[in-house]
Amino acid sequence: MTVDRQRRPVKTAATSFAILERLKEQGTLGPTALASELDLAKSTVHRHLKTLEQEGYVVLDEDGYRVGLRLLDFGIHARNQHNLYEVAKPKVDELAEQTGEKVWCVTEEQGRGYHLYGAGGKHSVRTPAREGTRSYLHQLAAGKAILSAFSDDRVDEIIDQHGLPAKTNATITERDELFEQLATIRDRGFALNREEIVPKLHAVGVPITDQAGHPVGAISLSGPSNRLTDDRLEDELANLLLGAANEVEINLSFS
Amino acid sequence: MTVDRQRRPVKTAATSFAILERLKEQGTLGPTALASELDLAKSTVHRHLKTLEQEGYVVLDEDGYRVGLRLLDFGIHARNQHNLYEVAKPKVDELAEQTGEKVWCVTEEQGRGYHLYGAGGKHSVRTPAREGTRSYLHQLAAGKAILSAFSDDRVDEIIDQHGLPAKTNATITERDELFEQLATIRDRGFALNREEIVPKLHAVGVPITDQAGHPVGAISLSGPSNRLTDDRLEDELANLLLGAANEVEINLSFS
DNA sequence: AGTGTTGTTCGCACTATTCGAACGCTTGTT
DNA sequence: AACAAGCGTTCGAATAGTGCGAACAACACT
Repeated sequence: MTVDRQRRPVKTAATSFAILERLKEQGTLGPTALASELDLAKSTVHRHLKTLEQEGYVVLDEDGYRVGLRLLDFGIHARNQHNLYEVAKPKVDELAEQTGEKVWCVTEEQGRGYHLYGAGGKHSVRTPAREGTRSYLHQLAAGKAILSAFSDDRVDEIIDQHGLPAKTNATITERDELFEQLATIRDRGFALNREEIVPKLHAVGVPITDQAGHPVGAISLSGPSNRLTDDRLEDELANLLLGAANEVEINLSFS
Repeated sequence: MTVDRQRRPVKTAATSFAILERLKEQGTLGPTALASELDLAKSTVHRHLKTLEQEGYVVLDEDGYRVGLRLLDFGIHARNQHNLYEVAKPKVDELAEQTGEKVWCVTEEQGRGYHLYGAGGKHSVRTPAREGTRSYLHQLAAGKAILSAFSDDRVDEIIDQHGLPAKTNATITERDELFEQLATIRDRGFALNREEIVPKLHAVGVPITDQAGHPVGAISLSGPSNRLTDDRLEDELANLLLGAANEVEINLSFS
């Protein structure tokens, strides 16, 4: 479960991926810019880029190198491995249509949350999340819902490994505080998020578990705090999501 | 444009990607199985896997290692770089709904075709193509449509680099034959595919170009040969796609 | 024309990777 | 119950491969 720090990592592979990561963050870059950002000789970066280009992992256009579509193949494959994606997708679409807000399906890998699929209703807001986005579980409504379905030991492991970094001043940063919230979530069945990741953004999340009760993911609904008041979240919307999650769980058990 | 073979590739990075590629193809594997397939020492493979695991590019579960969701982030990013995706998506959905068949949006990188987005209508057939799939352009209706919008020199370059490998016995394998077809495609505005990639599968494809006339991709519609007769393809469906492509081109020019 | 970029190639020193052997561990067999 | 065979994992040693830096060519902008 826990990924322990290894003694002898393959540094060369790590730098190739560091280059890809930078290209993803910054868009299109040249060897010189990359070299100075990564503290490498530009000849080294150049050699890596050419190797990556050969296989289509990066592409060279007139402005420089960018991430290539070859990686889409890997990403889609990784997503299809989780059959939560296929099962939850129609429900997410339905919820987005029905409520008009942004709805996400999130899953967990190695103690981090990944946004599998999202659908935006009529007046859904723009958030930094996109498909594929990796987040800290304690910063998400869906993430806290997932954590609530884990054992306390597993939650401790995850905190030990990733910490509780803050995003806004409402983010949970204390272990005790998190466990308190998880207790309420287990009790009520849903998690709330009030500006803990983006100011003025509220959300509800409910866990999706397998027959053994282990979490396979969560679905969440988010929107502006003025529209998503505590009353609406705890009553109307939480129940809506709980019903949807239940359906997804049933469908998951036959796939 | 053309990716020329480099003298000194970064071998270590290449093996890391070879491992990922194998994991994608075979699903879940252990170090021993991977080592024998790639002709490497299992200790070497193990070290690569642990490095990849550390960053979330692969994940270890009870059956072995699999491709991790971290790569979804890269893939989605690569797709979003092509604004064809965002613009063509609603049109593809609409065509799928309207015709009931499978509709794809395809783009080109380094002389290969990538399936950006696909939507299946009511009675659409299952094909090997998924989102992210990389194909040879000459094997696809959409691919031939893209080639028809390139200059002859560029098409020659692409053939030199990737060849004309066959998939079925109807696949185009001769340079002259391809150029003949491209002439007709340029003339009529659409490309046909009759069992050239999958037996009993027919398709139509039309190119999408920018203001300068350079191809940015194509959309295609495919289905079983008995339903997609030559008459229907050349008349009804080709016109439908041409209209859609035209709309996409206009929307692209304002994005 | 000249100066400052950038992307690219190549030889050399040395770091980092590869291999193989050996370890503990589980699975299945006699 | 004991043993064998398979797996994943760790570690040292040899050498193969990487990273650096200097030098070159191709542009762009004075």
